Amino acid sequence: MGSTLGEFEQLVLLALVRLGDDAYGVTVRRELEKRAARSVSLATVYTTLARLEAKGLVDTRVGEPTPQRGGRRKKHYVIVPAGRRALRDTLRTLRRMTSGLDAVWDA
Amino acid sequence: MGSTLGEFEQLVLLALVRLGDDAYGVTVRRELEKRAARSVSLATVYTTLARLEAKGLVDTRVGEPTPQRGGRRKKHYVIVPAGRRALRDTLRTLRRMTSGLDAVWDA
DNA sequence: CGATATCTTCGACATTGTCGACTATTTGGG
DNA sequence: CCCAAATAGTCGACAATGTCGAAGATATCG
Repeated sequence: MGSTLGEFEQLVLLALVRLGDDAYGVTVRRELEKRAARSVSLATVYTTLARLEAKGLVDTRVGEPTPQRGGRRKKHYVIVPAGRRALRDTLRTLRRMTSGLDAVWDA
Repeated sequence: MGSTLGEFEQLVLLALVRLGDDAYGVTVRRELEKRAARSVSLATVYTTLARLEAKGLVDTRVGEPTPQRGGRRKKHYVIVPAGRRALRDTLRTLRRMTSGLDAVWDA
């Protein structure tokens, strides 16, 4: 089974973990721009989110309309166990490969 | 200037750092199988190595024939400053995204 | 030389990464 | 009511990465 996560998929999954409940397209993108200093279009975020869902790593639920000034309903995303596992494995591999190489991220 | 490294590119670059001088196709693959518990074909490793070179992230030098039982010459790879920088940035982003999320890799 | 052991390169195809443009919902005003 | 404005998501495409199996290059030893 192919359980490796792409570079961007990892970041999106991590954003979901950080955001908890309030995770949907716009917030995920914002989190990525702030914390990861990476600017991406919303379309890019949605595409990856859709693929993660197709792979069964995240779940979605369409929210109720909010009292704000109009706008379509939000589609919330949450990481599921399988997703958390995939993320854990990926990060674990990275840690194993970097352990003892402080020279890499110095300066 | 797209400076993001793919998931596998990161692992290969890290393998190069770990291997130092003795880094070439076969050893890189071995390092990946051992430390990263990831099995890949040699062709896969070479393809990525070639692309990293094309992007100017690694340098190569063809070695002299070794006294072993025959075989073609090895092509050694070494990460260059630009590569180290790209790797550092990528890992830094990951760290920023994971900081404070110990729950992710527990259990 | 020729068989055999080592390595690297080719040609292809599947996954991911990235968008710009377009569609769907909602709500406040006129 | 109906529509402009505000939000949020979906489509269709194309570039970059991930992955091989098969083929091509060199060496060394009898």
